[in-house]
Amino acid sequence: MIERSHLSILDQIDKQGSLTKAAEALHLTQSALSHKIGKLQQQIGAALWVKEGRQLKLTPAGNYLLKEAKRLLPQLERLDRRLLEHARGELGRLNIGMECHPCYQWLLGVIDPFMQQWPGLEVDVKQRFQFGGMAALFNHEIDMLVTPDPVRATGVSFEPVFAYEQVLIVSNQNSLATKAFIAPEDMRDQVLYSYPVASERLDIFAEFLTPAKRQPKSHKTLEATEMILHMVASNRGVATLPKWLAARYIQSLPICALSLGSAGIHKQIHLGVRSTERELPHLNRFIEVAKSQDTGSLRVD
Amino acid sequence: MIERSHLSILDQIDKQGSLTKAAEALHLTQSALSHKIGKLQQQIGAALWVKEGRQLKLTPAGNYLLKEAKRLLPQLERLDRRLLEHARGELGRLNIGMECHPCYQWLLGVIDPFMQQWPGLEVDVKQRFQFGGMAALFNHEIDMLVTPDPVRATGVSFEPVFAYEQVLIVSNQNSLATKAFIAPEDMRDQVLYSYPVASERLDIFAEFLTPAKRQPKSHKTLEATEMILHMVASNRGVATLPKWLAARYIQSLPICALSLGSAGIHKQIHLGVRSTERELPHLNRFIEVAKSQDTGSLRVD
DNA sequence: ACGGGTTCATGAGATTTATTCATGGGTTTG
DNA sequence: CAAACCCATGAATAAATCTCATGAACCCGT
Repeated sequence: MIERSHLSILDQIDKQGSLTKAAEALHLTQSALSHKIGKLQQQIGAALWVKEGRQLKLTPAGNYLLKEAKRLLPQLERLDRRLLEHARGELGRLNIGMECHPCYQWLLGVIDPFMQQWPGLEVDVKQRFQFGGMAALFNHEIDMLVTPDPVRATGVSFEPVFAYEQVLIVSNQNSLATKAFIAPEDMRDQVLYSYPVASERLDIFAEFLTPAKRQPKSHKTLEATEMILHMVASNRGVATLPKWLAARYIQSLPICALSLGSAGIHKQIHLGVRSTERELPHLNRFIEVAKSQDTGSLRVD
Repeated sequence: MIERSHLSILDQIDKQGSLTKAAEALHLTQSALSHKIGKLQQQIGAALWVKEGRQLKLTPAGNYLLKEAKRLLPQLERLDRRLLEHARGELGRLNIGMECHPCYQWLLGVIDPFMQQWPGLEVDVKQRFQFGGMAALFNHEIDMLVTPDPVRATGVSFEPVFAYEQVLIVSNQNSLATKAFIAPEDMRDQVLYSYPVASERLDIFAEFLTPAKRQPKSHKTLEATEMILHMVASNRGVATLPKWLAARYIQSLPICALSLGSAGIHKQIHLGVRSTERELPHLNRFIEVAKSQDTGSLRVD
């Protein structure tokens, strides 16, 4: 029976690099830890480490156990934290995950009214996932995934809540600024700025350039929306944004928004939850609020 | 720090219905368990149970912990088993999951040559998943998912390995038997037999009937392929099968296969693995073997 | 309403388990 | 080759966990 403490031992010996340092990190003497790992290996019936010089080196079995430890320990640590919240009398927590940058701006407008309607519920938003948003949903790392690219898989259910058009923003000085809409070949001479994600996950590639077998002159990435806008405004490149978000900046910056293709790229933000929890009142409510925001102040197109 | 033993306690008290019986199941005295839960609750700083009459009833915090226990314990139990396999010197294990019934017949033809090429590797096939195949993949319950409906999500990568046509099989007596292909409205008078899965997950609905807003006269489900074939052969209904699988039975049964629509429904079996493991040699090899089988003896169309 | 049967809680003592201390042997480094 | 570092081991000690004995609360049938 592998216990959590065993997983911690594997993890710490890996992190600290030696049994002695791991013992320290675990608030034990070197001797105590040595006894423990001796017993553990005896119990398992296999060596987890072999001595290589004066260090310990993992065996294949040990390697497997370490990998599982690194997967399971974060889940147990999260469990501790949530339990502490229960002890403190907090009513609950809604962990929201996002895989798309522009979703963030939209989400802010939804969270505020929701939190007012459901006081006492902690809301947290996470943006980085080691194994992707879907894995985070299945691992209970998050309770809801915000994404424009839902997947149809058993165990999760997605619901569209907000439709928007993804547009290209260009400087007013840019030669494209006067066009009615953008054609794929128009991108040939343009520098494209985007958030740092794989290009196959960017709609302008997946739905516009790649099918037409075109590419921009170059593709550069920046973390901050403000920086991207600055680059576009100074005509150093172009970028894509949701139309409603672009509208906020068009008033104050010398930029304009253009549809990609005559029809435009139309997307929908979806909210995904585990199917078993689809009917939970607070999740249900969140989805309702999100949908109602669709026709609210954010709709600027 | 929640330990595995704590999770087991939650789980057993739930399963056995009382502390006394749970103690027995855990090879402890009632007293020992009572002390343990007392200490656990003190440590957490919150009650997990309240006494209701002479039974224990879970508090919200307890309920949360139980839910997590039921999710995490199976993963830890699997860990124990795998470790035991390592101790026994087994070289490894490949756990394959399937969400589609007809995949099974195809998979059998792939596993045999693979096992010969990779002796010492245990191969196991699972077909039922509480939270779906994707969840099983993310939870490491399986290492590979066989499905005709891949999903594009970060953290997993799918690869097409086998293309087939999904056809309708009908009795030679059936009035449809002489048609060149089936139209959606032809199904109006037919009883459709299928495996027991939600109809939206059946291709004949998702890709053929539902888009045309048609329905069969009725839809009945059976577990066994043989039973379904028997029903079709005796002209009590119709069913869908992969064309290559239907071909095996057409010789011996009074049935024939017809395309659904003039173009037919074309599917591909995909193999999905966790992206981090895509390059593992045995997974890679399995995918290669699966692809090579595509043009092998199974291809009967 | 009362007693037998059941369930859980508690304190003290017994037992088991975990930890430390002291030490020794092996390995790397300069 | 000595100093520094790392891990293993056995005996002693400290700490934890468990059991026993007992009591209180509760349910149910008569």
